Amino acid sequence: MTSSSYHHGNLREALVDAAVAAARVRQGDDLSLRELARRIGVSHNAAYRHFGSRDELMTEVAGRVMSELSETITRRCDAVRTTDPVLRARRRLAAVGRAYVEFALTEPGLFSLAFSSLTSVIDMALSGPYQMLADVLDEQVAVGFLSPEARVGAEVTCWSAVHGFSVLAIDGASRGMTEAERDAALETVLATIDRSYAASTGAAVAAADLAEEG
Amino acid sequence: MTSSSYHHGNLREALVDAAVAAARVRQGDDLSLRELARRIGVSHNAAYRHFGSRDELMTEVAGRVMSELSETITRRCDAVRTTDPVLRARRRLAAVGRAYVEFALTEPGLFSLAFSSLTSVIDMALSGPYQMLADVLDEQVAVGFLSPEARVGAEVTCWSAVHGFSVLAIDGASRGMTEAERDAALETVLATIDRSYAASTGAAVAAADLAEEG
DNA sequence: TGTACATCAGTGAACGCGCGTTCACTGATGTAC
DNA sequence: TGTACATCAGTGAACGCGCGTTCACTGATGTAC
Repeated sequence: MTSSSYHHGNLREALVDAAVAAARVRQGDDLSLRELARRIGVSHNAAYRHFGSRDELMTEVAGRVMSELSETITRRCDAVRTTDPVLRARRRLAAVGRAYVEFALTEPGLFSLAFSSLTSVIDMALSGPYQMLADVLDEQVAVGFLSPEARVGAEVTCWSAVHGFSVLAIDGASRGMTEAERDAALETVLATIDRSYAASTGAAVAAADLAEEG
Repeated sequence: MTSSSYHHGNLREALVDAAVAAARVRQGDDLSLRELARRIGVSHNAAYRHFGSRDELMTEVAGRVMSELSETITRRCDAVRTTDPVLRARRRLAAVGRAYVEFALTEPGLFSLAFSSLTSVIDMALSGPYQMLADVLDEQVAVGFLSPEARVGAEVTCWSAVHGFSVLAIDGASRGMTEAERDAALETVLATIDRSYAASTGAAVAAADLAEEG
């Protein structure tokens, strides 16, 4: 926090922050180094003291967003208080899905940005949200809800479902839906998976089981 | 088909064709009017005799691609020859999913392009592939495999699953997977949905039921 | 404690790029008579 | 059948844009002595 106006002091952070802020507001249009510099009030080439190229900055931004997504999921997953182990495992999976979609829909700009960087997507596939999902699926097997056979490839199935749902909702394919309809559609997605996993072991399920906390 | 070199004769079509061809080859980079004109060997502003703007051309291109996707799905769906009505309805749904993903993965450039135009996405949501999907789901209800309750919102669920699978596969999140692994993952997605729908009415299913033709 | 100086983090100007779009034009086509 | 002329579909030059990146620079910082 220097008082000088010549040395910004924290430009690297400021650039990433500005990029996140800009992406939060307007989705799609890609951010330019020059625009970020303008927002911060610094010359348009100052960024090169901190990043080798525009891509390098964007990768860092994407990583930051992924962390945010990861936190959202963890928080929502941990918020499930159900004590019955089976019900708990089922609700935690639903919570992961809801958190993913919630993040995508409340922050479409950030969500798109995170998935526009290949590196970031791969990072995610190897850690963070993806690991969270895997853990919850393991839990479902451990409590005897999901069969070991059906567990194979379940990460991809679940991730595909919520990711596809998010992308379609953001891109407008689900246009004409009210928020309530969209929520209902998401619950259908989650219930479809839950019912399938229950069937993998023959577990009995009731329609209202997945409700936020019942 | 005039012999003149001054009048192209079919520039509108040629532009759309060139755009499709270019998108087929290289995904992501967006096509410019100037590049398309160069490919055709026409001056860079000639396009304005046929399209009001670049966007207008791109919308037409996206529409063309959607038709192609639609045809692929119809073909694969009609190729299901099973006579048993329940098995047939189940396999037709799986065929729709496979066709969708197959198109996305063999033509990632076209697939991305089609979904980059909002208009095109909405068009699709109202007709073509989406209608196909709805018909097959109705068929599943008609033969007593899918329950009317579970039918509600099923389009969105199925579409989310295959769309998400495609996007993740293209963007590289499923990197490190061989083609065989990817195919297996897709079959897991399809089997998960099938098992869920079976459970909605209590229908019995066997693991190999969805195989291409068994 | 005070000063010389290396280093770090900014600046402003410039380069070259490709783009979408507009303009006044011109060559070819085809229709009216 | 031949010719005048409107119309259509191309052309080439130009405009203005914002971009990423590089360059030689300069102001501020902090360390060695």
